[in-house]
Amino acid sequence: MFLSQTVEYALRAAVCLAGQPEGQTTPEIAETTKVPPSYLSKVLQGLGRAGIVEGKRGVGGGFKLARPAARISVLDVIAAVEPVQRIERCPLGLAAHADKLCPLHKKLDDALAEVERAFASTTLAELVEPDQPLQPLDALVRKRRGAERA
Amino acid sequence: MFLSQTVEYALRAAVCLAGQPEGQTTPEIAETTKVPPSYLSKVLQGLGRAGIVEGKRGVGGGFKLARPAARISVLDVIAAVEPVQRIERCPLGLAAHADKLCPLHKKLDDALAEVERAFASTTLAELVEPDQPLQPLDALVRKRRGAERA
DNA sequence: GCAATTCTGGACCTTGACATCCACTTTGAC
DNA sequence: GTCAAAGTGGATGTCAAGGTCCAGAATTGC
Repeated sequence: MFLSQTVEYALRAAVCLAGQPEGQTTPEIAETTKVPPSYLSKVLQGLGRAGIVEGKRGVGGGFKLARPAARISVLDVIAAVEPVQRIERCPLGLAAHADKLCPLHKKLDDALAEVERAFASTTLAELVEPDQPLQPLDALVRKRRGAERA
Repeated sequence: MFLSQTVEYALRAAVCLAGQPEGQTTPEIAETTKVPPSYLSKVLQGLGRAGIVEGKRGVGGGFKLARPAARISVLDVIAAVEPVQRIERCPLGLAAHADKLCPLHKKLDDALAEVERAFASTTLAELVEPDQPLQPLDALVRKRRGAERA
């Protein structure tokens, strides 16, 4: 019961990126979030197509959020990798339930609606740990190198 | 995102049985709930082992609820076929999160807790449609036959 | 221009959920 | 006792999600 593994990975990566606006490479994010690097690559591609993150190729490239973390909700991230399916029609296809869900499916859909509401009203910015944002140890080093070059 | 197919099947079957205390055979329940008969058989076995339903073999056998529908919650049924996993430890295994979930997993677990609460407080009795309990057309016939024999 | 870096996208493999099938046991009716 | 009805449990099949791998394209530094 609940969120798929892929959604969990996508959320970890998104929060990880929210904690470091400069951006990070896929291996860095993978290290921080403990997500299989090669699979994370796929997940980030999905987030990219959905406009949640932006990838930049080549030396010094990597991923960063496409918008400020405060303007990306948890639901945005979830929907990007696995569209949320509300229950709109009776799964049994009963004629009697054409426009009105039976009590069971009404109840299930209510729960789904509540979760959706909670996730829509939470932004990535709220999920970054102030004292210890999710990032690898060498992130600061990398950041410093970038500053030196500039 | 959400409940597995198996859970959906189990709930349909449970509500179906709640609508007819006399009991029904697997093919009957399958017909009513549009669940593949052979798979429903497995699901019902699971519900049986969990003490939600009782199966009776032989001619005139079938399944019925092991307790009154008002004393079986939606959560009981879900937990019977797929134990609800609350998030207790940080999935990343971070030492810093040993006893306190990070904001992300706290948020996810909160949502899960809310859903769990909603499902725990809803009984099967509340989900039976008064005017049209989920049951096949020949259920009444079957019921009548039983009454005649008695 | 060349080499190193990093994302992109397609092909492929693996695993578990979903589903089917069948031999067996239990039960009730005659 | 025999037969048909009905659940039980194990073996097996199927398919999509999860995961790996690699060739190619873009970018940067020299």
